[in-house]
Amino acid sequence: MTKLSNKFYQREDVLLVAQELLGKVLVTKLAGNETAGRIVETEAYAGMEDKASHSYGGRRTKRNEVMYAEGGHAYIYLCYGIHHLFNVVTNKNDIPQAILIRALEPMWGIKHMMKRTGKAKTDETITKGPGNLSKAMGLSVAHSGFKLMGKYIFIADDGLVYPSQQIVSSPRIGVDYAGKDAQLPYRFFVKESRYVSGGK
DNA sequence: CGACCGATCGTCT
DNA sequence: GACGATCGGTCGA
Repeated sequence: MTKLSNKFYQREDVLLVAQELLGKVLVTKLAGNETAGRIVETEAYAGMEDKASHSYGGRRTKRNEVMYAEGGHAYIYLCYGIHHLFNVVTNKNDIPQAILIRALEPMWGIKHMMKRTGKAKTDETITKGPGNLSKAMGLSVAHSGFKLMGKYIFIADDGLVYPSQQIVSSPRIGVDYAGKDAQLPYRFFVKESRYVSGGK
């Protein structure tokens, strides 16, 4: 397993990076507990031009400030007052693009995931959906701005590559307010994974 | 199964 | 004062 480098995240094509993140392994080592899961669903948010993105029109606040940093940082924010959503910042400095990680297949540390989520059984809901996976991985807004190649949070490549016919795209979930941009096929997922959220 | 709804709070108007 | 890049429960068919 090799950690993805800055180069991986800082490329200019956020759609390409979102597709290539499928199959990679997200690892957290937080409060001494190590957990990992394989990424099976992502959504690209294409920056200032993208009405669904927090950085649409160059909007820049304390909350989304890290989107403007160089690729390779975590952007985590609170949604609906309850859920912490984990994003990967991409592209160069001052180009505010990010990729929302929407689903994982658990790989190890499942005991810790169950403890964090309070779930009694290990069905797929433990890491299905962006709010659920953040909880299982121990991620919260306290970790927004963390580097993705540090020792606490990173993404690694273990060599697995999904065949291209296994990778599908669709419009993004829950962005109806974005008008025409809500139709863009910026969501990518692994067709047959039972951990994928939302519709096919 | 699908539709609906409440929880809960930081951010922006 | 309104509204989410959500989730899980409930209700009815």
